[in-house]
Amino acid sequence: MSLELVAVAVPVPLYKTFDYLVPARLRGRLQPGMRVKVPFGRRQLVGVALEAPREAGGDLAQYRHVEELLDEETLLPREMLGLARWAADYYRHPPGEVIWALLPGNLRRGQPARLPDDAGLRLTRSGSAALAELPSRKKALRSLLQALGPGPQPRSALPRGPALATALESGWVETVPAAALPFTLAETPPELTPEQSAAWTALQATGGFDVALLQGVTGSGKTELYLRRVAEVLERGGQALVLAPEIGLTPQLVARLQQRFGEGVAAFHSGMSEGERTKSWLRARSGAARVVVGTRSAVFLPFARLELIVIDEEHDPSYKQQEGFRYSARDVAVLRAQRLGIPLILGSATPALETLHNARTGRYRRIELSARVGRGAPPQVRALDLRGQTLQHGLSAPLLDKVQQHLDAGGQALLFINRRGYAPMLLCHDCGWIAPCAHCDARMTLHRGRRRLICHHCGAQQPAPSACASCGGKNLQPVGEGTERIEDALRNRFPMVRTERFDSDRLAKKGELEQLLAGIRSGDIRILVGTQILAKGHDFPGLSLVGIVSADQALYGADFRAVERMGQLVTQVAGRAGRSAGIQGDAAPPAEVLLQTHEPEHPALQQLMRGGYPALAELLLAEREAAGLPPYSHLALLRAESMEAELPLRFLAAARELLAPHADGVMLSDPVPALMERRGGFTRAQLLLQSGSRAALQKLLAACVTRLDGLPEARKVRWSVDVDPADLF
DNA sequence: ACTCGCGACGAC
DNA sequence: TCGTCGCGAGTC
Repeated sequence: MSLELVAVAVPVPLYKTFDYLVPARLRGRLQPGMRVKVPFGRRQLVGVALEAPREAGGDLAQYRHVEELLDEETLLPREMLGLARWAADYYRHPPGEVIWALLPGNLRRGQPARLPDDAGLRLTRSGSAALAELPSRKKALRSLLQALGPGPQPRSALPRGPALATALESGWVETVPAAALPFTLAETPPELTPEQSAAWTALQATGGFDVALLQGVTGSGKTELYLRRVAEVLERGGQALVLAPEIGLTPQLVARLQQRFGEGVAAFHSGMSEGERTKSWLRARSGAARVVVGTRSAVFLPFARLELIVIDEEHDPSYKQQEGFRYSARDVAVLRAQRLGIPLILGSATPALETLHNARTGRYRRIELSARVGRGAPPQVRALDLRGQTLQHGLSAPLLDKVQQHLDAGGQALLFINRRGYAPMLLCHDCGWIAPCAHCDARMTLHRGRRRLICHHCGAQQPAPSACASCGGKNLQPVGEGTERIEDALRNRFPMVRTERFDSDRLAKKGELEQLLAGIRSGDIRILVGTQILAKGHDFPGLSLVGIVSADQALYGADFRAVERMGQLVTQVAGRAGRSAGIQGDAAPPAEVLLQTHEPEHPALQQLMRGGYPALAELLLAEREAAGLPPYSHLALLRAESMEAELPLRFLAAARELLAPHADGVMLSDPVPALMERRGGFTRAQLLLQSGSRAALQKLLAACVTRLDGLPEARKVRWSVDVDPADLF
């Protein structure tokens, strides 16, 4: 009898799979997508069979045997194996680690993939017979059986009690899996506005693979369209995936979906315990979860019948993983939808330039929603020229006056500054020393509330000094501003009203955000100071003034996406403001958005103020085209870091030599130090690969990346490839 | 990643 | 001379 070999992905950072002999006892049972226990060197590892076993010939001495089969049925369906293979290829990441990224922790460790699914109950034949003969005094039992007469029901819809136990014992009632339960809407959907109706018609006009960019300002009612699209899918027994950029935004979406669809809505994100995540994973796979709301990693859930993907706030940078396996959940989703032949909805008020470009070239359909449901148009952004102005803790007199005006008129004010802490620098006024981070090329940020200096790049901390470390002088001055400082300044200036800060420091505790949001809605909180946390998800109907403390940093930022991000953030924050005059009745001040800047003539700001984000995007796309940057070219970044200063550049120089002969149609930059060369004790450098053709870039990476491991210079550096990098730091 | 083996140096 | 520390190689 001939022998069989099977290719197994094992969780090691190696760019290949390993072949194992299939022992006779497992013949015919081992399928692709099942987990196996295999010997690996001196260790035992859990791996995943990637292909069906194949006949083996020739010398088999090098192979060892699969030790144990851990699954009785396929854990990762064919579709997932294909997706993993594509991702490993495209992102140049070891296949075993990619497969690992698809599995929750419990399953990686080889635990059984079983989930009791008895969510539903059904009347059996003997149950129907029993019902007819049941004496009428057995009330509870009768009503239970009667309730099940029309068809299977979820347990939760039925009365609990001894009657159920009796019915199950007697075989009158049996359990059915959740996926077998019929779908019903738990609430009546609201009427659509005329504009929503038009968008709805456009959204539906499709079958099979289709990417729709649903571009609508905050409050334009995108979510309702998502819900209706999901409903369609659920009605025909399919499953839907809804991605949100952050953990913080999932509970709202889950609640909204549960309200509409009742049971069968699951969440999946890293804020959940491992057990909960495994449960959602298995429910997606069994079909028990009809809709899953999740963050980035949910794009790899093994749905049984996925028929729709929705990506909310598709422009958000958190969809790109910045560590290890650096995938973009948005791009993976597009590919997955394509392979499955299903529709994908990308929703955003401020789409990424890549997405806008795809819409322009016709790859995506663009569907616009411009009006805000029940609210006025979003206010226009106006510049507040800072030149010549005296600043108090970064705030100009005209801006403070505006805050006063809006408070007087009964409005609320939001001050946006995307920097935590009190001040980004602590300067000695006597000798010029600035408190540095010992591990990074960066300054420590002063957190006055905690009386500490904290490095925002590596997390290093120390107590805030009372004297200069260099000259011993006591004249230490905070320079620049963060949320804490703005909060302080506003509290001092407006002591009679409640001012609250919204950033990750202030909101570390669970439930705190909800409390503060309630305070905003009740009107108790009048001034909000915060970071981008305020830009996402929440609506503040009483908010009439938005002040952007500064956007200038982005204008001179070294990263080519800085201005795009600034435009998105400013637009998103601005969208929080402006109720319609009608809604809350009283004399609410008309909404205003003011942006403090030292360069009001900057073309990017001009565009943003004149035509909003769409106009800015036009300008930026033209700039990108002229500069040959994405989306008009494709990038990959080879990064290297090491504790020893010279090694990263030395490695990249060797890497460049190796790449250069194969670089057909790909431009290789010189190896250069990273923008922040030292970070967390590591010295970092990078090499940029750029090409007009994605295929050419892929071909080069495919030819070379695995061979980089073999370079002697690779020994002592940590290196990685970042395909489609989100930023160049 | 992990684990092993090999050669370098050090108190006994 | 027996230890462990640092590296290079190999993992079906």
